[in-house]
Formats: sequence, C-alpha cells, structure tokens
Amino acid sequence: MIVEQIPSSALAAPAAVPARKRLATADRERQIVNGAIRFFSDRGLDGQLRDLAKDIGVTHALLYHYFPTKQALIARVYLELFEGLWKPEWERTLDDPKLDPITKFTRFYGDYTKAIFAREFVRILVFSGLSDHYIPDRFFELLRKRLFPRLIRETRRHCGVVSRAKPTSRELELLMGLHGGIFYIGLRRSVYEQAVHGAEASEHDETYINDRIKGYLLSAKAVLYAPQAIAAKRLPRTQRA
Amino acid sequence: MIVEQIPSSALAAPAAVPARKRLATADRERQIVNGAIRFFSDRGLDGQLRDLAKDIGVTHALLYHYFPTKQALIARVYLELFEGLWKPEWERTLDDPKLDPITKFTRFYGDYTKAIFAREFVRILVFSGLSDHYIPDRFFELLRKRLFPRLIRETRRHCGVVSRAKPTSRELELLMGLHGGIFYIGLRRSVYEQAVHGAEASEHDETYINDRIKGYLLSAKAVLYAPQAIAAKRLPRTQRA
DNA sequence: GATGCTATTGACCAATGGATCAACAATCCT
DNA sequence: AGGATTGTTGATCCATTGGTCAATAGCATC
Repeated sequence: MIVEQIPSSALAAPAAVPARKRLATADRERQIVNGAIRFFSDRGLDGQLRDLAKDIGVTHALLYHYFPTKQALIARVYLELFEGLWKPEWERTLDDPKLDPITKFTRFYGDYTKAIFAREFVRILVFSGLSDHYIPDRFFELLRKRLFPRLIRETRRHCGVVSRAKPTSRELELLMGLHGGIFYIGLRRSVYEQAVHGAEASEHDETYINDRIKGYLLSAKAVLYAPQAIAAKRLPRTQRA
Repeated sequence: MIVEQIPSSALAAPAAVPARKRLATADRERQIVNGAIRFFSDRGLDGQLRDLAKDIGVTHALLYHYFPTKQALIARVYLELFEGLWKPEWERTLDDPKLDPITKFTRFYGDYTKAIFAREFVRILVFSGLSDHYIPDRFFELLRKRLFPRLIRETRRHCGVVSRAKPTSRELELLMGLHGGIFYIGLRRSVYEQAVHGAEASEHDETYINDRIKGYLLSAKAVLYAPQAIAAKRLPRTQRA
C-alpha cells in the first residue's frame, strides 16, 4: 500500500548526487504523499516539513508547490490512508450464504488484520485520535455500519439464535472484546513497540487470532445466549458470596 | 488521583482577580504538576508551556522557577503518573489461596481498570508510546513480571491444568486477547472518544468486563487445554475444506 | 509597621518552523 | 539550437516557543 513506486529514474541515485532532478508533477506528488505518510506516521502530525523534505530529498519550499499548507498535506495523507482501506469483499465474505460463521470470522479477520496492522495506519489512527478525531470518527462509523452488525448476525447464527433485533450493548461489548483484543496486537506492535509473542514477524498472527475467534464464539454461546446468562442480564453485577 | 487539591485560598478567586498570589513552594509545585498532567495528557507532550501556564493561571516563566526544563517537567509527570499506579494488593488478591480463579480475575480487573482507565493515564501511555517509549516500556515490564504469570497460573488452575511450566506464546496470546480487549475500552473512551456501549459513564464496565472474563476462561479450557487443541498446536493453521 | 526572603512577573533572547517569492534550470516543443 | 514552460531552489519573513533575568511584590517575622 505504502511502498514507494516511483518510475525508475527517481530511485536510481548512484554516487553522483543529481543536484536537481525534475520529475513529472504526478510522480513528484506521489513521492511527496508517500513520504508524508511514512513521515507523519513516524514523527506525528507535528513533524516539521523541513525534515519531511529532507527525507524525500527536496527543499521544503517545494512541498508548498504541491500543497498550499501543511494542513492540506495532512488532509491528503488522511484521505490516502483511509480510502482504499475498506475492502468490499469483506462484506461479501461475511454475507456469503455458503460459509459458516467460524469460516467467515476467520477469513475476515485474517484479511482485515493484514490491511489494518500496517504500521502507518495504526499510528496515524492513534495520532489522529489524540488530536483531531478525524480518522477514528470515520473509521468507527464504517465499522459500526458495515462490520459490527454483520459480525453480531453471524455470532447469533453460530449460537443458533435467530433474532434479527438490533444488537444489544451486551452483544456488542462482547464483540468489542474480540475486536479490540485483536487490534491490541497492532497497538503493541506499532505503538508500544513491545515484542508480540516472541517473534517479531506477524506470521503467527493468524494462529493466535483464530484462537481468539474460536474462544469468542464459544463464549458467546455460554455468556450471551445460555438461559442463565439471559436471566442474569438484569443483575447489576454477579454478586459473589 | 489527579484531582486538584490546593489548600483553599488558591481556588477561591472571586470577581477581583488577585493579581499576584504567593503560594507555599510545595503547594505551587503540586498545582503545576497536576496542571501539567492534565495539560500534557490533553494536548500531548508538544503542548506549549505558555498554554499550560495560562491554564494554571501563572506566567510561563514561573514554571522555570520550579522545573529547570520542559523535559524535567515531563519527566515529573511521567513519574507521578506511573508511581502509585500499581497496587500491591492486586498481587495479593491473585495469590490469595482462598479465592477461586474467576473471583480473582473479576476482582482484579474490576479494580485494575478503575486505575488504568483514568483518561490522563491512557492518553499519556499512548502519547509516550508514540514518541519515546518510556511509559509503555516500564508498564509492560511490570505486567510481564507481576501480572501475566499470575493470570496464566490462574487460567491453568481454572482449566484443571497443573503445569508450572513457563507460559507458552499461545497461552499468553489468548490472555492478551482478554487483556487487550479490556484495555480497548479505555482506548475507545479516552483516545478515540467514541461512545462506549451507549452510556458515557463507566458504570457498566464491570458487567461487560465480567462477560469477557467468563468468556476467556471458558474458551481457554476449550482452545488451549482440550486434547484436540493440543494436537492442533503443530498445524500452521486450521485448514478448512 | 518596617524588614528580609523569595515567589512571581514582564521583557527579552535565540532558535524553530510554517509560509512566501523571485530567480534558476531541467525538460519539452518547434 | 533556441525559446517557452514549469519544476525546483535559496533567501527571507514572521509568528511561535523554550529558556533567561533583573525587577517587583506577597508573606512571615520581629
């Protein structure tokens, strides 16, 4: 997604530094935007344009040739990072009548995390959350509308419940336990920068995520839809002698 | 924790603005530190000292009378926020031989979240994670040493497993699913600022958290320690026809 | 009420950093 | 090759911001 893909000449910079390289407008813009995504996701939105420019290998004045203000550049970064993130196929998978709930959950989260765990995305999501709330606002809107209802529906199906009623807070919060627990992997990796389960690589994510999915679906059955669970719903809390 | 508790006179500022109020050193320092915690947790560590000073109601020069540099003030904020966070009683609860695992988990997370969900802490934890990693580094060290081993031990006990072996990645990651899912509540509330399950207040946290705990312990039994789970451990993933 | 201590301030400094612009030069076109 | 086009730069502007300091004014003590 965020890999530099500049025509050819731009990257080939051998020993002799080409004092001034003139790129096609579109190419330079691409280069700046990609550089900005990487830069801002790393240093935060307060990062200095002069440093960004240095990273790219141009003068900071040039940035103003392509973007009127720093804010405009950030807006572009937001846009770029956000659009193309959501894959409509995810919804198709979750709606596919031929798949069972576990498969849907597994396939969805396997692919979803591949996109969502991109370091750039995780960090800018959080940066944005801490300042303006631009990204989280839009992102959660997406999740609330397109994702969570489907996952609740599949959870119910898995548990043999047929209701088409609006998801309850309790159902949603149990799901958020799964969803948030999964996102936590990305947070540990890209924000806290703590080693996630031994290996650095994200190769084993899928195993652990599948464990969690299985656990979630299992517990939904017992916690949400078992008779005693429904009975306990009214109690403020489970008081223990 | 972070509530302003200044002697009396300092807060009573009626109509006539007391042009210059002279406080005891300790009181003013307290006021500055508390103000700094709130300020930096809100605006980030890049917030300007002049703004912080304005919030407190003093000149920014005064801050330099109490702290030699901005960095020193931030260090103090870190210190203040971090020390006094960990309650040794948590370990006592988890080690109490008279309690069963579910009770331990429930009591622990009920109390732990009360401390950890403080807006100031969540945000500074994340701010720090995104820049230096001071807080997350120390905090996770704490969790890894004092908390996770105990929770794994109790998980095993709950599942009727007696091993005293070092926690496996798989066990840890399932636990991280619970732990991270719970932290996610704080993240949604204090960083994303998305409504958490309808109500703004955190009154119902406990109910939802208890659901998750029950779900976790239940699924641990099935996912980690059931015979087929142990057999499946070696497979790269659960291949589904 | 006079005196001394020091908490507090306003003014100032220097570096930072977003933004501007005239001048320059790489590429394209004829 | 010569000229037009425009991508690119260096110099500069100015508001911001961390940090300093001499002067001021609360408060305690006698």
